[in-house]
Amino acid sequence: MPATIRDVAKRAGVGVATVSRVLNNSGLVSERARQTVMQAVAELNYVPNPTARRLSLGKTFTVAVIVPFFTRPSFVERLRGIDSVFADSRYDMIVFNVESVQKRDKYLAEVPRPDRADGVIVVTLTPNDTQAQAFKTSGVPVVLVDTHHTELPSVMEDSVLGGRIATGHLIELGHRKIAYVSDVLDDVFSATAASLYRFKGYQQALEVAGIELRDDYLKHGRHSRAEAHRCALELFALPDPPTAVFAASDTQAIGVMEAARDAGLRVPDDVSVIGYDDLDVAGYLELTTVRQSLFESGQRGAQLLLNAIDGQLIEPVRESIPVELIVRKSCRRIEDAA
Amino acid sequence: MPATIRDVAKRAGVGVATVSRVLNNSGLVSERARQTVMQAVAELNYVPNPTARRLSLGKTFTVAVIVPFFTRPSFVERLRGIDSVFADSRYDMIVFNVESVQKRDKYLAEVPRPDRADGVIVVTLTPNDTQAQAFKTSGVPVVLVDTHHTELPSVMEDSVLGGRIATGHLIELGHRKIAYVSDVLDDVFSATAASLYRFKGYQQALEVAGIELRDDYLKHGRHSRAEAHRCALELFALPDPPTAVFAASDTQAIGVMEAARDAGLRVPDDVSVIGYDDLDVAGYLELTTVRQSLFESGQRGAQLLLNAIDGQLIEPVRESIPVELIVRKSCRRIEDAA
DNA sequence: CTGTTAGCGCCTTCAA
DNA sequence: TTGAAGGCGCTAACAG
Repeated sequence: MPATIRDVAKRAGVGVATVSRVLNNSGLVSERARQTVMQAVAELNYVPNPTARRLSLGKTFTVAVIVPFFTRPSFVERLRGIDSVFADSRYDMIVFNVESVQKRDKYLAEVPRPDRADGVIVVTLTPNDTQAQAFKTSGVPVVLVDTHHTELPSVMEDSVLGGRIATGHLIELGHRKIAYVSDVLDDVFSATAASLYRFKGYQQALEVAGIELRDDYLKHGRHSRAEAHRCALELFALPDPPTAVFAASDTQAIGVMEAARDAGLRVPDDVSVIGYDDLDVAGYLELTTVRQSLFESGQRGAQLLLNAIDGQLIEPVRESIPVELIVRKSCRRIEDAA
Repeated sequence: MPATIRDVAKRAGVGVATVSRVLNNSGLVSERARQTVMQAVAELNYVPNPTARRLSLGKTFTVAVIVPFFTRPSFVERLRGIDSVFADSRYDMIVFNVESVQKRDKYLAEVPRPDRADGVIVVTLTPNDTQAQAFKTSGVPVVLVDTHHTELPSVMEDSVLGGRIATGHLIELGHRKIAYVSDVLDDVFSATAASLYRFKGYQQALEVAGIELRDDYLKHGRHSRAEAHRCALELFALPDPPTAVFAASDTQAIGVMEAARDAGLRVPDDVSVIGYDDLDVAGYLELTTVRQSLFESGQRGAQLLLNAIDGQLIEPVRESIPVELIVRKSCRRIEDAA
């Protein structure tokens, strides 16, 4: 239905090549020709057919983003960062939402093809070596966000540091019985690299302070308020319960606070809680947390990808985004009860 | 780099048409030919070039979703519903995130073109008559979600009913001084149809109960916790402050509760608060609210669009999704203080 | 049943 | 400077 380049050429009384040249600013065109063409373009309200361009140019002008549970606040914020970069580029962004292992493997295998996308961003999901290898031979650049692989470029918040900061804060406040509630660390989804790193930070902080790691203070469940709630309830029922809980995300921290309430414990008087992400509600809840630059990390990943598409780099650079402690009122100093 | 249909044809010792036929299950093909082709396809790991198919077929196999602030929880949930339908279809979904009036008009004008998308879903944004007309002549089906226009098919939760239910609940509890905090109702964004409908419901409920509408009980601001917080503070500072507040969304309700806290008011003892959406946190906050079937509404809109693409209907059907009152603890019965 | 061929709309040599 | 023509990879007549 829309006009084609031929219609424009005819109307302007020139060849299609000339039309193409003025539209793409390629080749030399006489001012007169340019005028006539622009005129015809305007009159016909002509816009080049994107599909035809793609086929002719051998590019898709599309980037793919593969992301698990794009429903979670933290992923949405990263997506927004990614989108902010592509929205002003000539690339369309198409999002592949992964909610099952099948979908994950399907997308990871089928999406990175030169005729499907010019580049792909994989969020949170950690590819295995075979997949990583396939990416490299596919010919389409892949950038990892919120996860990492030695063979691929990636950008990731410094979760080890974040875990250390959160735990360290609790220790400084005098806590020595500190529990950690997080996602399952060895899940089949390979979507918990960050939780694992935060756990490392937790371990490090404990070790530096000479505090022994206690298995009964480690609880894992699927990522949700409800599961964290369950984990925390178990913690509070322990004969020697923790005085503080570090949750791997704000969503989980809310579950922990809920459990505290159910157990008749006040936060922070009876138990301190620290989260991770600094979601919008965290402010209202007065939750102390670790803020990640979610938006920026997405943005940075997208820029890296754009560079790679332009042939800049294919090296597996690894970028780190800083984190920041946000102190509010969910943690309290305690006397050394040792 | 990937193999083409010609490579497959050559390897299988047949013509390209035959390959196309077996791949698309079109036309008759001998069992023997089919076998050989499948074999070659497997060996070459052949996948048809999507761009070439699109050009040849004159379809984009793409649907566009134009949505404002896809960062808001309620939009994300709707998107998930939409995605759930398209993920299992042969359509790629591309999301256009609108965060400015310019972007809104740009997308609304440029996206609904037959060579860009086979269908488009517009979420929340209300097109004006000119735009609606353009949609109809564009040749690409458009479905509205969470908004409405007489010329276009749409699916929308029954917000008038929701507003009536929320307000009615408060009235039943004995409240007569009920304020309404919402988005700006006449914003340039045309993204607040729902808030307006909820307001209508609010008015109706008041009228039925013989309660006079008070202008000083109506506060509007941009959609955010902070703005709602500001609005509520003004409300609580009134000489004759309301005993209950109906917020147009949970996010805004949280702002109201925050303001109550800052003003030294307890919820629900000193003031009742009711929200809208039933976000995940609402449970933790014990916020009474109106639940919308966000996911379902997105899903339904996507199905409608799929039907339209298949040439089913172009009529401006208007579908309504039910809403439900979720009673928790943020509202309390009061004695008639009249 | 099957191969050949003409487009789909655009970009880009190649001559002129 | 410019137009004609080939080609991107695939589908769909059209002949056989």
